[in-house]
Amino acid sequence: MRQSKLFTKTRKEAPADETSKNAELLIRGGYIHKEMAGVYSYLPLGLRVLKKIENIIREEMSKVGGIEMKTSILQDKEIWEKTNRWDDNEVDIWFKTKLKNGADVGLSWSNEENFANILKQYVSSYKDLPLYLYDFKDILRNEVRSKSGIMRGREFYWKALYSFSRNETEHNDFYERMKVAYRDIFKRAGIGHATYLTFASGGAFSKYSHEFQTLTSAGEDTIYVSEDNAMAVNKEVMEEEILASLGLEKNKLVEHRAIEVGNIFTLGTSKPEALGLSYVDKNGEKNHVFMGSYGVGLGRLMGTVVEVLSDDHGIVWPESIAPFAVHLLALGDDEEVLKEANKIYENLEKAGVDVLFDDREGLSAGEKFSDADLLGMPWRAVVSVRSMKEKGIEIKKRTEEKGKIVSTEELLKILNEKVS
RNA sequence: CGGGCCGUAGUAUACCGGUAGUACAAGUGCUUUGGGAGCAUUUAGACUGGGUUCAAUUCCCAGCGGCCCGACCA
Repeated sequence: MRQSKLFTKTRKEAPADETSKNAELLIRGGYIHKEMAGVYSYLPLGLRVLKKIENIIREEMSKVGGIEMKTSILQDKEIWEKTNRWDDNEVDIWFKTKLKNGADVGLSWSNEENFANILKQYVSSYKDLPLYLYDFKDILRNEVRSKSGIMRGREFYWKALYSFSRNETEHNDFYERMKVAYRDIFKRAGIGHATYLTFASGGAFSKYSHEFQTLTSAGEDTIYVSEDNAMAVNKEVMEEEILASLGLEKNKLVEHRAIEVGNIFTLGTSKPEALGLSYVDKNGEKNHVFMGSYGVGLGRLMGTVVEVLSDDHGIVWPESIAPFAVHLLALGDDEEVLKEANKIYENLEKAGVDVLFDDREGLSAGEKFSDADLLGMPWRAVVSVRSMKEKGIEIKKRTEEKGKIVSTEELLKILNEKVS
């Protein structure tokens, strides 16, 4: 895409009402727009990142047998009353409203109830199970305090998968596979090195759960990391007997701040019992379905990547989720340079490369370089009088100081290797 | 939800009980073009409501909004 056609612009200064690094950089780069505290719109660049994250998650969910669907935002009060989660005293983050006829409806803050309720229509036999269903969805939560930019919003985009197994053994098997799938998601998103499987409390669902915690000072949680075991324990469950059961030694744990980028839960049979979701086994006996829940917030993941990987000059996107693979800059207004840059741009487009072409006129080299650093594409390709003298394109990795001159063919080879 | 800090233009600020000035940013034109260049020019502001007052952006009260700490957090 031509940058001159991109409607967003970069900003030199950070907005006054943001202090978190992720919001500052993403707003300065024109990735997101703040609507109000805890509510952000995703602009074209931001949406490209979100979509790439979405695709990584989709692929990983497919690998473990996940089936994608899309559930409604408006929630039926009756269903949530069955599990005692409609009452404001039980769940205080509901956004609630009324239909014209006066009926109460809620806006989705979670999904267990409606997934389980849908399944009642289609599951009756052991032959219908197991099922692993998920959706991507905007979730609304009336948080008393949103904070940290897109890390904790009142409206956010997430993926939730629910597993419906015939029994605990079958569930546990899937749960272990999801641990691997989640690890792969964070690895592919570029924060695998800083993300730890963390033993945590299970909230209202179960005694314990597993969180995927990424180390960052912007985090909300305190965890204790055991590098030897490549896992961690959340402060909330930091007790002697738990450490013993996990085989961890207290004196080898290191305290860190971290952000929960994913969370997996064993739910068990309580919701199916409340909602009447059961199946008949081989022996003709009725059993309740055994549930699990697996969530990832895509915006939070995006914000975490910014927090963890950015540097003093701006964002540093991993190739896997960068909005564009390469940022092509045309420097100066020399006609030959512009002609050459356009030609390269068209060739890259033709080759299917995601390229952002800074074809803006009247900007100094410094401005274009600074914008490229701020926007954070993995590769920068410069066409200028200088590069043309050397008969090539000057390419540089965002993470490296020095570039080199290559031909268009070589550039395509490098990018194709990365893109494919 | 408890606590703290804070609301003058996109940002940073100035003055002031007599209706607001500067810088940067942004727009336009020309010049420039390897790390946010120059000249000219334009646009843009007192969160809202009430009170006090001849007069409120300024003082008082309330509300709204923003950020942060804590609590909470499927």
